[in-house]
Amino acid sequence: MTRLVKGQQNKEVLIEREPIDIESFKKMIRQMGLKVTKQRVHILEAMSSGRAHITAQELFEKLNKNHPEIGFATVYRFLKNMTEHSLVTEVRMGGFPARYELTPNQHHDHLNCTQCGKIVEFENESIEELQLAVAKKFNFKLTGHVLELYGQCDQCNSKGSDT
Amino acid sequence: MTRLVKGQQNKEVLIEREPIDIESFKKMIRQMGLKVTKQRVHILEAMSSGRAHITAQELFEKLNKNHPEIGFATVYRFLKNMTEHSLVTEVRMGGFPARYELTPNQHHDHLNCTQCGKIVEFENESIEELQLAVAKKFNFKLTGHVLELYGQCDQCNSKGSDT
DNA sequence: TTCTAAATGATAATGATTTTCATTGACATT
DNA sequence: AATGTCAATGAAAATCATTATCATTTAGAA
Ligand SMILES: [Mn+2]
Ligand SMILES: [Mn+2]
Ligand SMILES: [Zn+2]
Ligand SMILES: [Zn+2]
Repeated sequence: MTRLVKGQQNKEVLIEREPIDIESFKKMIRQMGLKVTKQRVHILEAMSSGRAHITAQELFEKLNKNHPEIGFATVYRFLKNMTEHSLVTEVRMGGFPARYELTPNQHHDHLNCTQCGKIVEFENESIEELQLAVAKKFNFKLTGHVLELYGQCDQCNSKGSDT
Repeated sequence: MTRLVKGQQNKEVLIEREPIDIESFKKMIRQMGLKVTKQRVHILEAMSSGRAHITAQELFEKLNKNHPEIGFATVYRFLKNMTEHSLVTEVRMGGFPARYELTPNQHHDHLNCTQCGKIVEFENESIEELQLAVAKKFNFKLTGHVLELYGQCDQCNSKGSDT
């Protein structure tokens, strides 16, 4: 069933990203060995503007306004394609629906406010190195990691507690 | 619906845990402000032997052998209770079903083999400190974190690649 | 032992994501 | 530009993990 929900408008603190034009989008799609369809281009356009970390559902709703002909199966399918090709990064916070972002050049991890949903991207080379050291210690070949920090942002802290 | 699946029997490298007796289990349940029922004690018994990181489904199947009267709603419910009281820790690996473990005294994170499912528990004080530093830098009050490392264990590496 | 709220288990419901399948469309080739 | 073919699409159903409902049972206080 298709459910339309008002998504909350949360702030993000992002690392720098370079803007991408439509031609680049088409190039990306071809690089994946897929056909260039208007829905795929629209999905990439939608992902490159607005909230960087978006759920499949939110993305579908956003697209739905200007392109009601795009089905959410297509959104899910293409997100999966792009994730497999590392053009999109899937971010999972606890048991919540996955959020997706166009993979930026610079690797980063996330700091999340559990109160208001604010997402801060950060990069810490020392942590990355220590992770490698841990893997090495246990004779693992490290292929990936998930580092998510949870807490309260300063706004939420100052605004008192609860609810 | 109740589905019975053969769970794979994967190895784990665990930090030390002290054994817990039935009386302690009952104490734990009372501490949560809950009634001591045989199903709850059985669930705790099942969790304290065998694979430390177990899914709700696996736990249900394990219990089902000797205690077919326990419903899986009870398993889920009690796992949730215990998670809320921090007696159990929920571990989420990617989009897979959550795994649960009796919370040990020592905090730790996980190193997972994506090939065979081996789980290694580790603890790295430096990483913990750096996480605090990151949170501080962005004026967050850190309340929790998820750190999961993914890779191939040495056995899987030596056994060649693929499938 | 009695009483009552909490706990249980069978089952239905939910929410996210995936699959199915009939139809459409991209694009390589005439 | 017209054709053919296989990938892509969208609507809908299916799946999977998890949670809620509700009639019945039971722990444990009185
Ligand atoms: Mn990000
Ligand atoms: Mn563990
Ligand atoms: Zn906040
Ligand atoms: Zn392995």
